[in-house]
Amino acid sequence: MPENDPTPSEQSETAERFNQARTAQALALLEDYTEMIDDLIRDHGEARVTEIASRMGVTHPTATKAIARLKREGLAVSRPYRGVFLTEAGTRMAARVRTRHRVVVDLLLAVGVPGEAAKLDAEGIEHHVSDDTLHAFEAFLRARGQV
Amino acid sequence: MPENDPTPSEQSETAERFNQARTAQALALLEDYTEMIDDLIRDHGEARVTEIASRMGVTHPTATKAIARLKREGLAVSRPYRGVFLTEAGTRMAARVRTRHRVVVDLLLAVGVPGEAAKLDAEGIEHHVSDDTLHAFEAFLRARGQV
DNA sequence: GCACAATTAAAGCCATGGCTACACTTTTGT
DNA sequence: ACAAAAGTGTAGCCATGGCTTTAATTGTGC
Repeated sequence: MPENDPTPSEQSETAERFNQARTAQALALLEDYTEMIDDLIRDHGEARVTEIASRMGVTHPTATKAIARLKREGLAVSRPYRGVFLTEAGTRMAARVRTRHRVVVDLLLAVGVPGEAAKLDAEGIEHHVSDDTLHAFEAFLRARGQV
Repeated sequence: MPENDPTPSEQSETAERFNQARTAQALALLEDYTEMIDDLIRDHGEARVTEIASRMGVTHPTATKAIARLKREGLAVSRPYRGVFLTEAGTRMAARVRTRHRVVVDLLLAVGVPGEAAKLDAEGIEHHVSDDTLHAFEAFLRARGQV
């Protein structure tokens, strides 16, 4: 990742949009794993590599690599042959992701998306929902809920 | 991409969701480029590598690589130092993507997302909108439009 | 308490999608 | 007409995120 000004500020609006989408995508993996680890700790008191891999639909080495990245980013800690745990930052990310996921699914349902499709599509959509959009979704749901 | 049964069918529902999101992501690049090329041909009568790169916010070798992939997939054709053109399949993909993009932006606006955020987020969201979800969005917009 | 099963780690391969650097066309301006 | 500028192509680097294979550790059953 080059540190040198990748957004020369006189970049086309279109290019900016694509760049933002790419940035969001780079974060998606971290978000998914932190949420998954948080889920597992809630359910089983611990998060083991094998279980993480199985739920993410990848092989263990792939999960191990992802966890290494989480550790590098200060989101998780782990000791060899022991479980994985989230740091404070990781926990905060998990909470944020969990909320956003729920709101996205609820919004899809509210506008008439069938339950199955809502669950499937939310997994990809959520990573591209900005704070502004999230707040709009929440406002929409509140308004709807009160009708 | 291994051809061998990556979906053993007794895979957890969660894993399936993530796998689907990953598949959608792999298609996103092709979709973005075909739409961009289609746009450029409409606007300028041709799509040149430099212009594609500039609008996508990448360097021209990156665009060249993407175009090579489009050609491999039978979506585009090009001759050295000449423009890029879409095949029949590419044109069809572009049309589908364009429609979906518009519907996603309209839906975001309809539920109260600010214009700027709608444009930005739609770029990432659209690739994860399945046909079922798209149809639901269209139905919602039709119902709204008639109020 | 020890052998075997299950889990985890490590190493190394592949494709993708970014990038820079450099070479070669094509276009343009005088 | 030709030199300079713009555009395009090619090669090769890097990180990511998949994978398989092999090795090491942990935990269990007898």
